[in-house]
Order: sequence, then structure tokens, then C-alpha cells
Amino acid sequence: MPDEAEAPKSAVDPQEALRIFGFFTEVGIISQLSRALFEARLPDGVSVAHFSVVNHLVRVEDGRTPLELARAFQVAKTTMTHTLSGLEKLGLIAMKPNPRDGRSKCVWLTQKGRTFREQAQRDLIADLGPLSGKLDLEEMLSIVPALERVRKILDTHRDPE
Amino acid sequence: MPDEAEAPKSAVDPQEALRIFGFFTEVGIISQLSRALFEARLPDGVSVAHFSVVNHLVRVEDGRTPLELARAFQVAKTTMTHTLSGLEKLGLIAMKPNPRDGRSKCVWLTQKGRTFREQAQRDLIADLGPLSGKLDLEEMLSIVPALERVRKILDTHRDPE
DNA sequence: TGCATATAGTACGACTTCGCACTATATAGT
DNA sequence: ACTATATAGTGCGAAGTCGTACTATATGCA
Repeated sequence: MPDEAEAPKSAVDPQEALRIFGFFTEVGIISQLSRALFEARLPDGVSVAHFSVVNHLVRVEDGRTPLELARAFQVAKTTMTHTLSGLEKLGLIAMKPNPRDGRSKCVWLTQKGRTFREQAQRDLIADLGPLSGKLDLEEMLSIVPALERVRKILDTHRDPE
Repeated sequence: MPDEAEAPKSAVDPQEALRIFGFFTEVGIISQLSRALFEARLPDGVSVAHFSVVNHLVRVEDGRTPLELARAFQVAKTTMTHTLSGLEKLGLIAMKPNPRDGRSKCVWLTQKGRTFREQAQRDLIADLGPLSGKLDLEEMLSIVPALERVRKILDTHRDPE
């Protein structure tokens, strides 16, 4: 481990930096593994992104604009366009013009979308059973606030949309 | 929030499931944001995956096989093939036949690779300065063990290689 | 009013990751 | 020794995400 011994001006020494990298490495791997796990349990053609958006529209009223959704999930607006067009083809949402802004649209859940979400959530919960036996759920949930703080700081530090 | 009131057989109630989804949502967003942050600070044409592999090869001896690397980063072996071919084009690694197994190869860092890693790490550390001032580093690092536990359980629960 | 600038959404191409199918080599069982 | 099976790596095509560039509409200012 050939770390440098010079005094860094910015309060981060190489030793600590390595551990910070480790944090982000762990987060990246968990993200990848959990995405694969969820995806395998969703119907063919439905991605985690699809499910997440439908889920979000149920929890916070639908009628959101694509841009609001992109911001909520911290993805580029082109990505949200792609996801929404997939959801529209699946018949889970309907896009209507935004009465308050001619440039914009509003995203509405269809009945099929609501039904799908309830079924998918039930299936996911059922499949979570075996996992939940091994995961320390209490510990997992206890670190969510810390993760939220990290996320918010990273968010403010990225280049503006 | 139309949650069901039936008694689930598998120890996960819908309320808790939503919070578990929340955990993975946070992890996914942090993964995305940190990837973008790091990528913007690496030279053109060098991805986070590239840097991570080089960094790994420095920390744990080089001479690893592609499959070992794929397992270390929990990515498909085709993904590692792609990443390594990029690193080879960049001149940061060299692939040699594995003397112990004719099917396999070994990945060695070039001098250029080692130099690159030191420089890149220095740059990243310097750029981490402003962030580190706002992040609660101690809190971040304190939850790494919990993340490792989650990662290991998810890993054992995915379908084999 | 008229024009400059900002914003919402989209088309397009690049990059990353993955699954599947394939080749080459290794290993196990007979 | 021979054959069947398993494993390491790669080529190819599909899907997701992103940045750039573009169109259409909105907003601000002279």
C-alpha cells in the first residue's frame, strides 16, 4: 500500500480516502445485486425503474410531470422519457397535456397500472420472505437516515440539471 | 396508502416492505450520484469501472484472472471482459496467458497503470475536499460494516454464477 | 408588442451491463 | 484412453442510462 505521506490541504488523507471509496463500492454492489433480485421477480418487460415510477405515483398523487419524476429519482430527463414511454406501451400510465404549461405533460396511472402495482408489490413482499429471514432488517432500516443525508449532500454537489 | 391487513406468513408486513424498498432506493440513488461525481473527475475515456479495477489490482496483488475480478466486483464475466479490453487499449494493464490453466488469463498492471492510479487517486482525493467538509465522514464509515453484511447476504441469495 | 433567454420534452448516438451462444481447455468417470 | 461434463473467456445483440442537440412553449425585459 504505497500511500503518500504529504500533508493534504483539504482534510482528507489517503488512508481515509480509501475507506470512502470502500463505502461507495459497497453501495454500488448492493445497488447492482438488489436491482437484479427485484428484476427477476417482476413480470417480463417490466424493469425496476418501471415499478419504482408506478409505486411513486401511487404514494405521492399521480398527475406529476416527467421532469418532477426525473428529479424525484435523480435520473436524467431523457432517461425518464424512455421509462415513461415503456410504461405507456405497457398500458400502465397515460400521458396527457399539462393544462398549466403547454410545453409540459402530466403522467396519470391507468386502472391497469394501479392493479399491477398492488399485485407486483404483493409478489415482491412474498419473495422478500426468505431474504428477510437472513437480513438484519432492524439494522438495515436504522442506517436509512444516514444514507438519506449522504444522498442529499451528493445531490447538492452535482452540477445543476 | 392502501395497505393490506392480512397476516403475512413470511414475517414481512407491507408497511415494513415499503421501508425496505426505501433502503434500496436510497442505495440506488447514491450509487448513481457517486458514479457521476467520480466519472466527471476521471480523465476522458476512463470509467469508474476502469479505475476500480486498477485500484483493486494495486491493493490485492495483480496477476488475477478476469473471473476472479468479475467475482470481486459482482459483475458478469462478459462485463469484466469489456472493462479489461478497455483497460488494455488504454495501456493500463496487460493480459498474459495463465501458466496454470490454458483456458485462463492473468491481468497485470503496466507501469503506466500504476502511475495512472497514483495520479487519479491524488486527484480524486483533492476533489473530495469540498465534499468531505459537508459529509459526515465518521457516520458514513460507521455504516460500512452494516452495508457489507447486507451485500454478503444478497450475494448468497442470487442465482449462481 | 417584440425579441432574447429559459424551460419541458424528445430524437439520436455513445457507453455500460447483461444473457446467450460459442470455442477452447480442463476434469471426472468409465 | 475416451468420452461426458464443467469451466474460462469472448462475440453478439438487447436494454438501460446519459449527454448533446433540437423543437415548442413560456417568461422577462426593452
